[in-house]
Amino acid sequence: MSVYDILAERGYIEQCTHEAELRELLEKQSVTFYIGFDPTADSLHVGHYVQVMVMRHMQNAGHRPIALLGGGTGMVGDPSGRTDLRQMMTVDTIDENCGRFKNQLARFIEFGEDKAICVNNADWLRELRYIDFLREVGSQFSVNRMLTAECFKARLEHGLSFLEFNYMLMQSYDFLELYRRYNCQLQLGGNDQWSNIINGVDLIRRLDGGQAFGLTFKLLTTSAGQKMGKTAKGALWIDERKTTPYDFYHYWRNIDDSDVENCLALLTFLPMDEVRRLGAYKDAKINEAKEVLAYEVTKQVHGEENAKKAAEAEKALFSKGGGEVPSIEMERSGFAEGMNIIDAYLAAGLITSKGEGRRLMEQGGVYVKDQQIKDFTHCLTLDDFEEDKLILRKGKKTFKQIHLK
RNA sequence: GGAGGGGUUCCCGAGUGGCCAAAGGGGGCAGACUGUAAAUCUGUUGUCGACGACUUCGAUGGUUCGAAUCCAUCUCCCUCCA
Repeated sequence: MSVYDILAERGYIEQCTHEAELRELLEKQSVTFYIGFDPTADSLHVGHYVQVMVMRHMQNAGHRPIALLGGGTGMVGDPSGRTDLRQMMTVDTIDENCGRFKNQLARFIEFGEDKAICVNNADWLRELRYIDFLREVGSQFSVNRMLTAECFKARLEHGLSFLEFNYMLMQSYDFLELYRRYNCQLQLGGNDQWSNIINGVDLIRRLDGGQAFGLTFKLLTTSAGQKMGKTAKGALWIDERKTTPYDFYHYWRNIDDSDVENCLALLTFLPMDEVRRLGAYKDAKINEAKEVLAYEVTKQVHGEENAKKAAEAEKALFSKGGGEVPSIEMERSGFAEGMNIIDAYLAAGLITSKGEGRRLMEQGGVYVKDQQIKDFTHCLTLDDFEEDKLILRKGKKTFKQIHLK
């Protein structure tokens, strides 16, 4: 079974420039391909992770990945699919983010020698000379055609700066550069990258007469079409300092029924017949599939150790008892005289204001040791702690353990 | 450079002197129902020493008993003209 078929079967593929030719090429030889990551934040998130999964599938099949860090394109900002102007980032931030991306990618992709390459387009984009670039690359683009591109639609209504309008040229040029340097013949990306990709393919053909391919993948969305991986605190990050392994696990454990099969296919390496078997579960049984999903994805991202811990903590909580819950250290002295319960919730970070605490309590969402508390003046004392630990609960699913020091 | 329109709470968006801590929707949180799901329904959604007080409607000053609303200056954004 070729990689193309694997990717297709697992449901990654959305659009392809030349399906038959690409399929043949991938079967015949090792192909160098690239995926670009713009350093828009200080950590990758699950959206990027789908791309990483594809890279791994490709690498397993003997192809050579190039991870392209957007140290240059990040200075311009991709307007695709956005309705507002991206905030401009400083060069320092961009370089810092690139460094972090690189470290994270190295956890999933084996770099080195002929296996995989990591490059930064700052190396060539920042050096570009304006006139030269306009003459070589700019002349190949038709503004008329660019304006009709889907990716600018949203922006034409609200305004699009010339800076961002150029993004497409930058990315197309990247592809050309990689084609020339590494004989990179294929660019992969999320489906929102389609127009950026096909323009790169075109550019290679026009300037070098070369044959290049583009392939895009489904964006990770819920069955309702919403972007996935959004939590109240923002994106679902790969960096465990931004999203703890527990929260990460929790997200997948609580996912919508109808998204289970899709996520298993895209985010794990489980064989497809297994994926389909799990995805077919109905009613309460589908919870088993969600456990598998949460465990597998967490294992890939945070390691087996963390995945086990998260799974145990989750189980322990819902079947009563302790387990490993997000915890916080607090001074023993604070409780010596008793601490007001709302103050304690605030200190533990479960609420952001006392007003919120009051509402929470009025609506019956405050529990200490499984006892619902309805008294604003209730105090927690050292007697409430067992072995210096006490679990505060907010609603049904949010917990925080106080650890005395 | 000229003319016009606009910046309201987490987001979108009403409000054009007191009835405004500010409609409505989205999102969030909690409750009911469930399967730790979805959908649905209910409540809630500025802060605090809480039947009260304090701080919010781009910024700073001003008019007024009283300003998100009126005036001045500044600032940012958008549209059209050149």
